[in-house]
Amino acid sequence: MCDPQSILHDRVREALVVAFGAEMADADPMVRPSDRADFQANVALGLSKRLKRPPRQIAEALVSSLRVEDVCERVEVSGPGFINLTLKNSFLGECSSQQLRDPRLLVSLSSQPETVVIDYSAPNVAKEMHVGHLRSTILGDALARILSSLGHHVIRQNHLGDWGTPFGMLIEHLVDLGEQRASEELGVGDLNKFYREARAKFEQDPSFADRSRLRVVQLQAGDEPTRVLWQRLVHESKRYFGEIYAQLDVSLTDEDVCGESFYNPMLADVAEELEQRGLATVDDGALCIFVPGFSSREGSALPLIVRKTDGGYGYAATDLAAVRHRVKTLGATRLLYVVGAPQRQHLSMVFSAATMAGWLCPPARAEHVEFGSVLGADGKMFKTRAGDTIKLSDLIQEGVERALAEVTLRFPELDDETRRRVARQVGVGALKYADLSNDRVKDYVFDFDRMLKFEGNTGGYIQYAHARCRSILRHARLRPEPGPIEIVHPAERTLALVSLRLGAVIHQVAETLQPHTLCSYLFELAGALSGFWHDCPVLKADSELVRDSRLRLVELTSRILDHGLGLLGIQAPERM
RNA sequence: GCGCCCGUAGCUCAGUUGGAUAGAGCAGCGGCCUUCUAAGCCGCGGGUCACUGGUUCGAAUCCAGUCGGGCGUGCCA
Repeated sequence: MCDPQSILHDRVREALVVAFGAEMADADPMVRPSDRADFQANVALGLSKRLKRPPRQIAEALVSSLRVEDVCERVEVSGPGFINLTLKNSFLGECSSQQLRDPRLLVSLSSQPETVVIDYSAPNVAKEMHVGHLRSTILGDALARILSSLGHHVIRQNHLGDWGTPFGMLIEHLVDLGEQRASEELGVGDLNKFYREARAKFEQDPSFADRSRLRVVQLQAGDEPTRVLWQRLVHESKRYFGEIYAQLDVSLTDEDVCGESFYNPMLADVAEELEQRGLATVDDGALCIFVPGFSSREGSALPLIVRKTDGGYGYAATDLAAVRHRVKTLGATRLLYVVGAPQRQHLSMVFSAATMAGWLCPPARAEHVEFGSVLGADGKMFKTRAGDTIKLSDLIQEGVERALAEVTLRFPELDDETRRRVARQVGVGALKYADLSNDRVKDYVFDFDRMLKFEGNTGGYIQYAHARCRSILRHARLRPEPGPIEIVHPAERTLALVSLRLGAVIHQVAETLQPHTLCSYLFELAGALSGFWHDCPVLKADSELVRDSRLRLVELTSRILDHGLGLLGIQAPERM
């Protein structure tokens, strides 16, 4: 392994021990990329109080104990006590060569692989997927790819909304339409129409409402004909969601579906266990858990309602059952919930309750991977002019169509099939990248024009950088033999330095669960590449030695871009 | 009322977990295509990091309060 930052980290720590004793081994050397040098170590400033010496003096003592002659060209103390570190070109070149030779691009596997359950997407049966599902689906899928790339055992869980009171009316509507008609309607993906019709009848026709309520009872009682009808609804919806996932290059399959109904048989047991432990008590007829620290509008304690007054189980029961199942049966130690920010309080209560019940205890822990809303250009929730939610399938279609227009304009000579394929990769990539490149905690403004412009921090810009690399490698005809990368030009330095940060960035994302850091990184890499194109001719380089070295750098960069986009669930076209 | 999240250039967003002079992209102005892809590159202008105080060598970042926006706040999921 030859990642300069971690090597310098280790060297500075060794110097700390030599200069100030073994008790300094726990201090973070704070080696960071710098604009004054390649890296800077900031540890001396923080140690000033602990060592009761001026930071500048500490830095100087540290530097005199620092053994980096083999890797650094220059080491200097600067300002109040920063240690600026500049790498030797030869060492940097050697690191880059190693990165190129390594199939993992110097991204180490996690030192503590664990089983991670990621709960994401979670659309509702017989309901259209909308922009809210977009964020959960795209974020969750990227995190799943990133964590499994580091060697974690990732279990995807699509917590489908396939149970609850609306299914009474949905089944009755299915009966009214006849299975044939219903299948057609659901099959073409017009789920909103189906749901709306059912809802309208439920509200206007009292006899239909009665039938619906009866149907819910039958469904919950396990009535076989009812169950068959319900299965029909679930099946058709799953087929439709599968099509959307395929269009989006989302890795979810039917195997990952574990809907609310799955936990149905466990709910009574969950309630009983909670009651036996004295955690849940009956209040106003409902079985409640009172988690300390939560209060209602009136100031009284806020309950987590496990079982409603009518005997039915609420979603808190399902969520608790899911925590128990994921820890005990699936063996997960990290539970991720890629769910919108408004669910924060609910999930926080569920996690606390599960902890109190003993179902969630170290090393197992749960994290709410919360995200903000998607807004329209007006800064309000992203909706159609009529105020309806926007169908995900329409969004994908428009993205691909807009991309196709661009690609057609740019490459009239490409054959139809290639053009359509590239347009799909670019359109879907733009959609996903726009979502992933924003800090998930904040709301973000959805804007087709901006995300498809391919200027700035967009998917298209990254894909374009990759395609240019591939183009040059194609033109080179002969692949360069494996060999050294010689760093001579400043633009090569920059490119190599950014390239070598890949591992640190991916591990950081695995920790913070913020994929936008990876996007920023790829954008920076693409920017470094631009500088390199500008200053460093590759195929027309002065010598064969330089040409081959630069070709290797181009190949390395293209692989990082491809891998990085891949981790985000975005394809990298060979040409565009 | 209470709780949580957010507030950075005209617009959309970063800011490596407290480090040096706060950065990109759009939009505006000015340069670059007989040169490996101009979907690109270079330069210029643009800031009281919502506000006030505090913590310390050092704050956009941490703490308290104020103002603004959003969300949540017992039987929908």
